[in-house]
Amino acid sequence: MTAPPDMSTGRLPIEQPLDLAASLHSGQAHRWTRDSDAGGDGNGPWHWGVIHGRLIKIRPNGPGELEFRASPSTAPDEMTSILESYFRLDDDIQSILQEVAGDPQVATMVDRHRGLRLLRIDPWECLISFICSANSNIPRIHSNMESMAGNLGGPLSLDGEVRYLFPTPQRLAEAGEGALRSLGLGFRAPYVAKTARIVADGHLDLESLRNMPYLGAKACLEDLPGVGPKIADCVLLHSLDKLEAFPIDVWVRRALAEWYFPGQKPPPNRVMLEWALEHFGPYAGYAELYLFHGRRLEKK
DNA sequence: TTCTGCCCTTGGCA
DNA sequence: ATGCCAAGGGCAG
Repeated sequence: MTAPPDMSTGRLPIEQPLDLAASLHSGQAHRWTRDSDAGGDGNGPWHWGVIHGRLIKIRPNGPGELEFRASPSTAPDEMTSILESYFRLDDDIQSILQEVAGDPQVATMVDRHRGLRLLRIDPWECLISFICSANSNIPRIHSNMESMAGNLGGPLSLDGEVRYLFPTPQRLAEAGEGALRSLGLGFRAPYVAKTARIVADGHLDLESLRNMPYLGAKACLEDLPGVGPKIADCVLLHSLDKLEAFPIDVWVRRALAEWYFPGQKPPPNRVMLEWALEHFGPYAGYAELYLFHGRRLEKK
């Protein structure tokens, strides 16, 4: 006889707009997959991910509720609070949307993608995923993340599916540049290995950045190999509650140049960032989420 | 200070 | 199929 599975199930009432598919597959997080079949009951497919050390699958259950299954099991209300944190249901989303919708471009995109939510990702996993994003593309980033997990993280199972924990800083540091190159990281391998060593040795406490001001936390991140202004902003926005962080990648740069600097030579990124913070305000990162991740969703 | 070329490979697309 | 090239930056010079 097999032992009973160690798992939790539950439902989470949602009183805010939350589009699971848009939020989980918009390029913020890099470890979510979704079932190819929609289940046939009108609730949409299950989305599978690993958060807070657990393999979880989640889907809408009607308009105002999420349904989830997770393993290993949690205390009765723990998974609820994990999900509320992950989807940032503690944000005052109405106030934030009202604020950023002061810009007409943003207002249009908020209107079209109201259920798109910023995620609160684990800082370590977030940091490595965005170091891997340099001069890369989303399918490849996903592949890199799954390769690291599958080779260096521990297994988790749920409903017959097996996924893997994202490796700890110690594990990635021990693996080293060579192993990471063999996993397909290319020139990013030494960045990941060195950053892992720094974090594993306790020279940077990522969680402590959550309580620091935006610029100070950004400076700490930029000290890491493979982390410049753009990737620092990604980590700050998507994992460390710095809602004013505004990552400027090539696509954001092109669009901002076209929309807000027509017929001009666009300013260098450092100046463009200052402009964005001034123009979009304290929730600039939320503005970017709707402008650009929403735009990507429309192209697919 | 600002700007250029290079870095590993993989996907995406003629 | 095959070849080309851009790809969600960072870094050194």
